[in-house]
Amino acid sequence: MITDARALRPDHVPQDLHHREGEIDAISTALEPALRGERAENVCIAGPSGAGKTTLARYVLEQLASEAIDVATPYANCMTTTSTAGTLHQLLRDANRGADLRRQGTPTEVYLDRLRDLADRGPVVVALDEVDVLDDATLLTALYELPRTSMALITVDDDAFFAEVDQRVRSRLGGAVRVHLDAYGHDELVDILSARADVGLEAGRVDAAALDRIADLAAGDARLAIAVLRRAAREARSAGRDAIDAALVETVRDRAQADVHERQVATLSTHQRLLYDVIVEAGDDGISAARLHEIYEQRAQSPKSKRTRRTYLTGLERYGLITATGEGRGTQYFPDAPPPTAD
DNA sequence: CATCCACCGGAACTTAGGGTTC
DNA sequence: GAACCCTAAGTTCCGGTGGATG
Repeated sequence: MITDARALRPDHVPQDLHHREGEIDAISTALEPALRGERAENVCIAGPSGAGKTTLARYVLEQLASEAIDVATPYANCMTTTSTAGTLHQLLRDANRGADLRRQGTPTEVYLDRLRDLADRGPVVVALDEVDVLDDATLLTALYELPRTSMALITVDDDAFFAEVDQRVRSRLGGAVRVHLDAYGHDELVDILSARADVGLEAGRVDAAALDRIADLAAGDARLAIAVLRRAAREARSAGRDAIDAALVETVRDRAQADVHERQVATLSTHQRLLYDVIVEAGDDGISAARLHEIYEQRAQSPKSKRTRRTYLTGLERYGLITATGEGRGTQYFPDAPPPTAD
């Protein structure tokens, strides 16, 4: 059934990226100076989740790195470590220049020096995923001031992002080449899925109706679509079935949705998890801030301060795990798409 | 309708855990 | 090994806001 499991993984970057030819072109052109050893232009990729922003960025940067040996293209996701130092750490690890640096306590300047050394060898294009959650946008100014270094910024809403950063950052990065991705259409998703199936599965194991059904329920979100295909393939394998059909897709859709969710929940700290669980238990009716704090205090052995909880809660909101509505005392917390089944 | 105060979130500060230097 | 760096994470303090309450 499964011939190449990598092709079904959510972070897989395929050999060919379908339906993004125009965008690939625009970004490649902006990065072209790097091929001549010069500083590339800055790029900003925007679009809804599941539109393939990260995949597109990685694809183009890999292509660039393969065309020019001396170009470095380190990647960091600002969501996993929102601090300046944490982001720099990720970048250096990715460039294989940070193995000896501690994760905690390294001065920012040390990281920047390393990047400067990297830029001595050749142009650097730094990819910053989910830049909007960065604690301190002055990191962007610092990166901008490095020689031969440019940035590929990835965010959901570029206008909101540039409106929020301070004047200095805006004047330096406002001129970045902007690329907007729309959510994939139904037929585009079917294409993407069948391309993944061609690489990852034995020939003829998925019928057209199944792909059609997956594309329907993913509603433009490629990440979810691939998660469903992956679940279906694993289910078919373990059940000893030789094909994936629409009915099988139906049976795994909830679990696939939970998979996507689970990836986020797994990254939560103990106390974040505690708060999240209380909100999930409250269900679709939501829970008031007062009640949430009350239950949390009962359960936590050594409860964090209210201020810290609020920081955790905004984190949960950012991950798309909960939604907060209302202001002040009227604040209510709701779980987002709670996992319908556990397996 | 006026007042209250629970709540959010910015800023400054504290604590903890590490490294470096002499 | 003492004095001095660094950053992350959490806490304290506080101002603004708008539902709750009488």
